[in-house]
Amino acid sequence: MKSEPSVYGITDLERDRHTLWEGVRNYQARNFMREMSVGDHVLFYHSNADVVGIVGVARVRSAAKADPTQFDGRSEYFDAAAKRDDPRWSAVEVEFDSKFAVAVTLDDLRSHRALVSMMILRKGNRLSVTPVAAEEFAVVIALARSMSKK
DNA sequence: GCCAACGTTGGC
DNA sequence: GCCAACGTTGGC
Repeated sequence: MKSEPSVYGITDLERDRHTLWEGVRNYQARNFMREMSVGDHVLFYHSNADVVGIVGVARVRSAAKADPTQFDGRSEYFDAAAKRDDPRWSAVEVEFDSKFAVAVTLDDLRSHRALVSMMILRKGNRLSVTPVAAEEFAVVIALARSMSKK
């Protein structure tokens, strides 16, 4: 899951312990959230940042539910077309798991063959929520551990 | 249904 | 700030 650290970064999640991942307004990203299960691991990615890359791990705390901001006229995520009895947008709750001692940067990710098919590395990908294969997740965790030892 | 115009994302 | 690569909108 992507977020800009100036908006909501891994340290914000560490402080809050958990948060509702609201504001996703892309159907594909929404659908990926709807497929998530409680307990699923999440790689937390900083975009538009000084250091772009994966900075820690979170976990899914609740399955997808209606994103309340779609009904909130004062929210920047308000959607006049969303109906209470048929919500258009969903959000999962996410809880903090851990913060990497050293970020696994975009360059790091691109330099590993085992990760070439990661959606986040594909050209033109802009989705803020993308699935990660279990093997890819394991590689990223191993990378983070090996880097923190140097 | 097509597609141009427009807005957004996000790496650099 | 630039710009490629999208997704969305709306006229036709």
